[in-house]
Amino acid sequence: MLQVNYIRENRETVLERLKIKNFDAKEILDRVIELDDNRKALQKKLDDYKAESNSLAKQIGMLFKQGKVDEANQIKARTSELKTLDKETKEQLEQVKENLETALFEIPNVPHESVPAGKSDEDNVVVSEEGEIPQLSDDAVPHWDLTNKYEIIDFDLGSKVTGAGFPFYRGKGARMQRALINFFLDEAIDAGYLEYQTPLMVNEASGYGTGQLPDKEGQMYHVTEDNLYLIPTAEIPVTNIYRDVILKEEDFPIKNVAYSACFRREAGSYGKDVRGLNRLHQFDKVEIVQIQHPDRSYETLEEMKAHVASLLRKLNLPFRVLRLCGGDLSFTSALTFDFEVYSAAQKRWLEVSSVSNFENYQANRMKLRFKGKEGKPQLAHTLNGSALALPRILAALLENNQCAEGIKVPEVLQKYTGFDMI
RNA sequence: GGAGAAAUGGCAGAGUGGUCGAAUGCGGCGGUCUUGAAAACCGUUGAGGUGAAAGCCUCCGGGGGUUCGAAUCCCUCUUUCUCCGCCA
Repeated sequence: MLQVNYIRENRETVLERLKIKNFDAKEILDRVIELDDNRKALQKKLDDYKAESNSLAKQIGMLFKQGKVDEANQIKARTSELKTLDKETKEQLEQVKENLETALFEIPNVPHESVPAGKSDEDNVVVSEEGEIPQLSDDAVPHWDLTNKYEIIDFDLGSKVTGAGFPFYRGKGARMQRALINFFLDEAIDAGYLEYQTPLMVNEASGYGTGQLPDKEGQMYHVTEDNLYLIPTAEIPVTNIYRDVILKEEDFPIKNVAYSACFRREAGSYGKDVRGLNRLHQFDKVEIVQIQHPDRSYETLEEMKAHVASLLRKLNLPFRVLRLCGGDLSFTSALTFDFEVYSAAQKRWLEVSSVSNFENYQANRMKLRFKGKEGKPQLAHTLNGSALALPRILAALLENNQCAEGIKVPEVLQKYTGFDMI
């Protein structure tokens, strides 16, 4: 969330920039400032009551020691009065703080100045495109036919055992999954990332920490019995490692990578978007996360983009990079680049990675700070990106590499698969 | 799942219901000494709110209570450890 003082000092800028996200913040910003004024006043009142109580309590202690019981008892009358006032004020203060926090949770992150205006994904700006779009023969088929033909993914079996969007991978299909995961992890480790294996469920505090809660409540599987959420991305556990942590400046940059299964309810999705591997309820992803000094987070964003691009190049997939417009930018992000690969049989671009800088928006929620040699702790910047999400990569690999003899496995994966052809 | 013990500052570890944001040691930082370093010695060293500042206020796992006053007493939750049971 945004910091109240930042909102106070930059009200106009925040207002203007949030328009890029198509968010009319006028009313809520005013409400936040008013609630914060209220908070300060109540806090002051409460502190004064407490100061008086504290000093009276000391006096009473002294008087008892001196045996002046009557005098002590006289003062007690005032302290019991203060106690009531204290309690009332405290309750009011807590209510105001809660309202303030709720209001702050409703304000999305301020987009970076380079974010273009726009309403939907159609307004995203293509910033680069590379790789050759394969010319497939006329009998080329989409991946869901290929997976059937070669019996490497069973969608129907998934529906039977669990439900739509939970496929079974089998034989060379399962092997491909493992190969991709290991390839992505090894590449990240080579690039200096530290590998983590994390819990696949997180508690409510973690959900709030990275901002999935309360914004995306309905998109996560919720284990109500224990009030845990299945992670929609490893970003949540990996970033929340640093919740309530004060880092040292020399700890930067922190570079973590994690493979995890990801779970998404995808309520409201339909049609060709969900066909085959295009959208699943459970999928695999290797996620990179960096925690960085505020002065260097945009350099880091570039570095992460370069890492993702290098993976796609090595897999020999044609891809393009988009700068997300305000309307498509996520709630918590300041700047996001999407990577899309071309899926030649479906003849469409598929999103395979999203690389974002959250600046201090997540850090403020998580109280993720760092301390230099001098001065107060300040908020760090958090970034993350998929490197990469598996299903659509697999879809593109299958479609683009199909030929009469089968499906060619990219060279970089062969040492992981142990075969060069499906 | 059952029984017991514990939770204090970066770490270790004291703490009597009042003067405890908290002894002491280690670590960190600054200094003296030294050509430099080590050792020794001296000083300093948590976070947050408010305020121009001085100051005031909050925080000893979380929440609640008793009391004029709680790190200290009571309740509750969470976590950790030990023992028993069950189990991949």
